[in-house]
Amino acid sequence: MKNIVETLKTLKLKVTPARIAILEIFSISDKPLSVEIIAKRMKDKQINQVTIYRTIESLVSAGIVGRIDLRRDAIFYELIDEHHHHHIVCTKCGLLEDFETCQIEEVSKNIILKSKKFKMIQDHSFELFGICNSCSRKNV
Amino acid sequence: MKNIVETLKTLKLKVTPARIAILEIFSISDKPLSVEIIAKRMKDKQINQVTIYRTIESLVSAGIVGRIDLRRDAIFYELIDEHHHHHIVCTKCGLLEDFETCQIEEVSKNIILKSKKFKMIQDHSFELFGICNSCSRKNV
DNA sequence: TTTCAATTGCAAGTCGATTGCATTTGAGTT
DNA sequence: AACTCAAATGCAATCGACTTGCAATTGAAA
Ligand SMILES: [Mn+2]
Ligand SMILES: [Mn+2]
Ligand SMILES: [Zn+2]
Ligand SMILES: [Zn+2]
Repeated sequence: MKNIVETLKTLKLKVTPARIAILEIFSISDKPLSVEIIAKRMKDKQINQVTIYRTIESLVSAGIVGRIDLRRDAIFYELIDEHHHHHIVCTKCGLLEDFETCQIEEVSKNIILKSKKFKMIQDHSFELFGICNSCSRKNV
Repeated sequence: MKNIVETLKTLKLKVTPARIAILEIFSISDKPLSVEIIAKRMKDKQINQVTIYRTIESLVSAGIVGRIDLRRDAIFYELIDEHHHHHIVCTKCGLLEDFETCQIEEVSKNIILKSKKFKMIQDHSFELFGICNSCSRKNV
């Protein structure tokens, strides 16, 4: 994410303290974040939790933030990366790793060809779940 | 699903009215169901909603029911089919279509080879989201 | 039929997320 | 630089999917 203010202007979103703060937190992190985590990372800023929810919603609608179900206790969000990717999640401890090969182009092309009900796919979820090496060692 | 009672016995799960009723509803349906939908389909049975939650949990743990996030208002569940498959969901109306090509074998093999944190993948989510033909026609 | 862990129903609780409303503010207009 | 107003914000209340505690019931093994 180059310049946050410029990005917001390009998207025709008002440049507000909440949007700047949240986009800053996202751009520093290389991992998906929950609302709870974002709230904790607001140092001095002090932004209402409802505002965080609403701000994230606006960023998701604008198409620069993605929503991910990692099968944990809350929804996670991350900046939509130039490198399209997904995640492997440890179902014990939540450890994350990215992966980039999802072959969505071929798969969705194929599916659209066969489908009678859909002509267009906008989005997809694809996450892998397993036990990480560290957790595997723990319960032998 | 062949015989429900036999299935439960094989899984060493007690044969209870709730399990039978819920497995019956699942086996009749070709679509994922939410707890709310399942509750509505209980004709005369009258089973407490908490019991439905707990029963589904036991079936998920037993490995015969799968949990799916279709980005709707609740979690959906379906019998784990002999034909591994996923879904395309209309983000407007919720219309569903199945697809079977997900190439999980190749993809996960590749990922495990590269990964330093994971040696094993247990499960995956993969759902496609779009607008169905019917909804596309509606808002031109 | 005796036994007991598993299951169930009911009520209450949890908690992430949403909503209503009055106030403030970003940013375009004069 | 002041004016204007839709959008954004904070606070409190609320929603609603889901969970939990507990006493009563029941499936199934002995
Ligand atoms: Mn990521
Ligand atoms: Mn299905
Ligand atoms: Zn992908
Ligand atoms: Zn698959």
